[in-house]
Amino acid sequence: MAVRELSKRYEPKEVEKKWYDIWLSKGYFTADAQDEKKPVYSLVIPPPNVTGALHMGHALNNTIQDALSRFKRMQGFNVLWLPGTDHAGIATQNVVEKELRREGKTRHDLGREAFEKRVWEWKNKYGSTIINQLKTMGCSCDWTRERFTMDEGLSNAVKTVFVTLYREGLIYRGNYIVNWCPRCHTALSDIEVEHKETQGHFWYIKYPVKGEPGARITVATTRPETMLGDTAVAVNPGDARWNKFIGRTLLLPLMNRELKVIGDESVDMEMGTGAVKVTPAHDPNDFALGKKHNLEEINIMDVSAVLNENAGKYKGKDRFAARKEIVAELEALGLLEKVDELTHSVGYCSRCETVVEPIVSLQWFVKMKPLAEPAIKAVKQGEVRFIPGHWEETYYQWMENIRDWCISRQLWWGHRLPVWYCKACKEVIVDFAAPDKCPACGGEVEQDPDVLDTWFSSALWPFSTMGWPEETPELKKFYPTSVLSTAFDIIFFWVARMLMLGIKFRGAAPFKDVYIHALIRDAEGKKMSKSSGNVIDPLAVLEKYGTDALRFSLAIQAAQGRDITLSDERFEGYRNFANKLWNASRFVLMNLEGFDPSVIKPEKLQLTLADRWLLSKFNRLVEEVTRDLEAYNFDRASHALYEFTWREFCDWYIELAKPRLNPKNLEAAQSTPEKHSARETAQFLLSDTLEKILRLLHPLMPFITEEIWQSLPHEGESIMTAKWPEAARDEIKKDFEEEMELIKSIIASIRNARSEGKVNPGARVNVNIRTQDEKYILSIKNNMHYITDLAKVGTLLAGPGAAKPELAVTAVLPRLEIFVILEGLIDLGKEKERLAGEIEKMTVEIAKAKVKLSNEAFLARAPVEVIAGEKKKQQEYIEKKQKLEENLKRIAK
RNA sequence: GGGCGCAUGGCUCAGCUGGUUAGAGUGCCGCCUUCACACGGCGGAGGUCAUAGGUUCGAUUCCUAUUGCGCCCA
Repeated sequence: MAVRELSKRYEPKEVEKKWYDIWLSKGYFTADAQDEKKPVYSLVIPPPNVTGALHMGHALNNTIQDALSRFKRMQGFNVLWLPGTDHAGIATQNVVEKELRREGKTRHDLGREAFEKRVWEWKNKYGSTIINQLKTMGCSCDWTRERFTMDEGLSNAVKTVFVTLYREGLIYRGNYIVNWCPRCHTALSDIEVEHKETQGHFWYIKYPVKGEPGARITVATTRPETMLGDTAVAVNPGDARWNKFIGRTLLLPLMNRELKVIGDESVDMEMGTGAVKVTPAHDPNDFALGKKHNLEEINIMDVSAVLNENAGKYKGKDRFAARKEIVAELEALGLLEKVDELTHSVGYCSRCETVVEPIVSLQWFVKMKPLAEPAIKAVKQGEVRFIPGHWEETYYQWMENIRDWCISRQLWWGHRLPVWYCKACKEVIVDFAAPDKCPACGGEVEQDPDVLDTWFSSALWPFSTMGWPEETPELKKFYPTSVLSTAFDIIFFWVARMLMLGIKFRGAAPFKDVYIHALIRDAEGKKMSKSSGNVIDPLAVLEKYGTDALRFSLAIQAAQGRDITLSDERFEGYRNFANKLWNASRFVLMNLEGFDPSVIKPEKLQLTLADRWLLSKFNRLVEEVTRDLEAYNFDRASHALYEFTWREFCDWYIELAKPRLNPKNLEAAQSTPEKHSARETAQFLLSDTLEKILRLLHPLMPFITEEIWQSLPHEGESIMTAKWPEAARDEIKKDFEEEMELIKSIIASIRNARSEGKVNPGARVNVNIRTQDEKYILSIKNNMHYITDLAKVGTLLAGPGAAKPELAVTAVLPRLEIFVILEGLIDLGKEKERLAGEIEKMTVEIAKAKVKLSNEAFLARAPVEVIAGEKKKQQEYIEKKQKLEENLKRIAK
């Protein structure tokens, strides 16, 4: 094997782009829809907004998806990870409008068609930003199948769904109260409104009773300007204070309009004065009340929430300016009874943070109940499962209380509704293609100007991206997908809707597992957001520490049901891990001089205890990592790999193997026809184990693993296409592990004694180990060189008669005593103190065990193994304490 | 108001179906530039597992309440 020198430090930048380009050019990311043999694993990316830039949430979610994709590919699955972007109606329109504003124009100056063209130009120019960032992250998406929600195929799917649902009566048009954003100039769905506790006021306003001078009903409101649209005052019929007014007429101040007092059970007597103003056109509760009592709806605002002609003299004023004036005027008229401070919930547009205004408007809706029922059932019956499972509760809670979905948006960027109206007879035509003329009267038709909620097309993503409504090979092969990985905040927006429409149009839920990943926070545990300025940019991290370090940092923290906190130190820690792996590999490569893996026959290896221990531990690792990745326990998989690589492989195994690699060690180099040499054996174990570690790490750290793997003896052209290691169960041997643990603890004890005794790290010390245990004596003799090498021991004596030297630091392990002979260097006072401390610890443990073992109930009810274990433990403690005491006494003399 | 989650060494977190001398990373202290790595090695200190009850032979782990923090829905 020709030795290739690696640099002293791992330099991610040189490596990452190189391998990504190679993987791409080899077509490793591309799924095969024609394949007949391999099992299938598929997932669709949650399409990022086309205006988006990679943030930590994306980084985490795509690390997870990439890890799953690579893992499954290595396991031999035909993997489709389908990528793409979302047209993000409001967000994208906002971006382009902003651009126009800089040019001193509005979209209206351009007109609809030119504006749409302009957005497409923007998309073509900047829309691949986030896609390129995903590539930088190493994402192994099938880019040959990349989709965009406004693509022709996906638009066709949108139309098909709309027309079908309309014809089945599941989409309807109606005049209802909706959430209106006065800045975006569009209706929003209920879940696009964010409710925030906001400091406000409760104004108490007196409404005079008509024909009864001096008589008043006081109502309380947080939005006094809406009084201009009041068409009634409601009281609870059971309210003795007010029920006598039911049926009477009030005079609405400022407008001098007559209002009826109505009685309704729904009025909360505890709230405010118990009498409420009713504004059917501007409040959802009042809207319902208005329908019930047949009240007039007076819309007092225009699309910008500026008051209109129905607001009398306030026409042309902004809603908040009008609020101030109205309050001032009421006060001047003596109609303002009082003002309370009040913290209440106010709805904001989730896109632009403007206070949302409820208004009555003609919009399109999807009837949800019939779609929700089968989607609830799919989860209840286990066809779909949420991971972690508690999210199912959240899902049910929303689904069981679901309300109709307002899907029309007054935007220009998005899927235009496939709806036309006859200009002459007002006929409504819903169809796949534009009709030439009205089918009813032959009149001219025009298309509805509205577009659909962006989430409408996202809801079809798992099948629209695969070519639906065509029956494509992709759909047949890859639908339903295996898993959806996403954040909890879009369970309602996206996951639930995909489930409903997937079941409706494909007859099967679009995925089997929904993995809900953690939320990313900063080091203080605050949610990362642009406004609080605590955002850590994944691109900066990846630049500074390398992509693999970023990915590993995220994966090792991705424990289920817990948020992730990020800080520079963490990235640094895992960057160091990458470097450790690099240097261990460097060491292995430097020692493969003359090694020919092709001649190695497993039965000819001269396996030592250390080798067998490594094999046993490694195979446990394979089992654990495989199990953890299958179960979405990315943190555990990462942790196990980190610990094994650093603690077992680097700290112990490499050190244990060194003597056999040393060229001066002629004995190690000797081989026979029957046996490989000790050096060859060590070389094989080092390179073979490392090669397999790299494969296990590859889904999490794709770049560094490929780079090293290519230098090591390996089969195949890329680690990406290498096989996932399988655990050799027969190599997992508890005996070897325990024996090695004995040797390790002896070494640790000697090191500790040296350190306590302030022995010069370079100096050799002599050690006596006293034990009666024949097995131990044999093991120590067989593995003597491990102890002498790793603990820098000169002469090591072991046996039942090993002397207890006067000047020695003592360590007591179960059934053996270790004496590190320090010849006059020993600080007796300190050693006494140390022994006394150890004795104290044992006393406490023995007492604990005694309490348990003298408890009749424990002996009667605990399982026998537990009792036996407890007895054995106590016995060991007692022995250890005894020996410690003997040694203390000896020094104390 | 309804629902969900969290509370373990200075900091960040593991600890899955109850029995461990309660672990790790980072930080801290001591020693070491030894021929893979100072982005390192070796050794060490540091926790009554939020509080109060309960279930149990046995609770960091299960249940209830309280306190504190976070989130979602109305």
